[in-house]
Amino acid sequence: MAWELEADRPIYAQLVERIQMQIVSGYYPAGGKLPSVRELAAIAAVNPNTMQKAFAELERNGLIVTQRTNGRNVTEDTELIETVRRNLAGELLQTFFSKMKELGYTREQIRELTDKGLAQADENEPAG
Amino acid sequence: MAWELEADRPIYAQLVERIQMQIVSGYYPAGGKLPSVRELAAIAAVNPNTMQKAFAELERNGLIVTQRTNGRNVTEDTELIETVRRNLAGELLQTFFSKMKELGYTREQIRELTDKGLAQADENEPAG
DNA sequence: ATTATTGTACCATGAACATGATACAATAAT
DNA sequence: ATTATTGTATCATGTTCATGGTACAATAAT
Repeated sequence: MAWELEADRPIYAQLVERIQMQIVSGYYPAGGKLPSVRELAAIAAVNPNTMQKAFAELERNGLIVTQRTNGRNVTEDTELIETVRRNLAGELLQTFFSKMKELGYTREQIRELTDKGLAQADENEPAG
Repeated sequence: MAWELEADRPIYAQLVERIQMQIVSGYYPAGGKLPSVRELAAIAAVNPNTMQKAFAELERNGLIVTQRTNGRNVTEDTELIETVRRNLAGELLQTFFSKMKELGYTREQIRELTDKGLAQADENEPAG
């Protein structure tokens, strides 16, 4: 199934974020094999060149490792993965707070809204 | 002072978001006059053509009104502004939750992190 | 040995974006 | 009346991005 990609920013950047997300969330486990460039490009419905560019970027931050003629694997450095995961969560939190404050919401209002949002999630999946 | 713009997505889109933010947050009050295309382009340190493109988009959603030879004003429709504000906040909240869940965080963990984040804000500005 | 798969490197093309420059009509300011 | 300001339109140029196509070396699979 083709991945959902937004039109207002570079595809390769979105691929980087998505694959990164799949790695830190465990969809692609540490040390596990990744689909080939052509394969994943076909899955995502993008050009292999674009996927190649995304992979190249993911390699620079160490999340994936390349074996010249035998594909790519997720790094075995679980600590690195966990660090990236925490960093991403921290950025999400900071961005969320700062933008809400830009919108003029006070801390109390932010707390109300998040509580309400989490409560709604409880209604949908009460077992958690 | 030149605005901080990210390199990985269209400038005009960032201008739209920023001006939109300034309107709903009250920096540019309802009915108030906006800087001219050239003026605001100079402030943001972008090309007038780019700023013009941003304004054109803001006009399509009704937030600003154009007087052919007398500049632009923020809409006087405070209800529209408030609606946009709430929608933006709602999107921020949804995006935050869904991405945190993608990262593998449970509702309880999200609650912990947000509480901790809000508490830290309390330390920095305890009076609120 | 042969074949298939892998990452990788090009090149050409077209689209979107950003800038710089110029120009024009309408009208506010003088 | 004259000038300055406004939004707006247009053109050329350069960059980035995405696609499609082709090709090559290394090596895993057969």
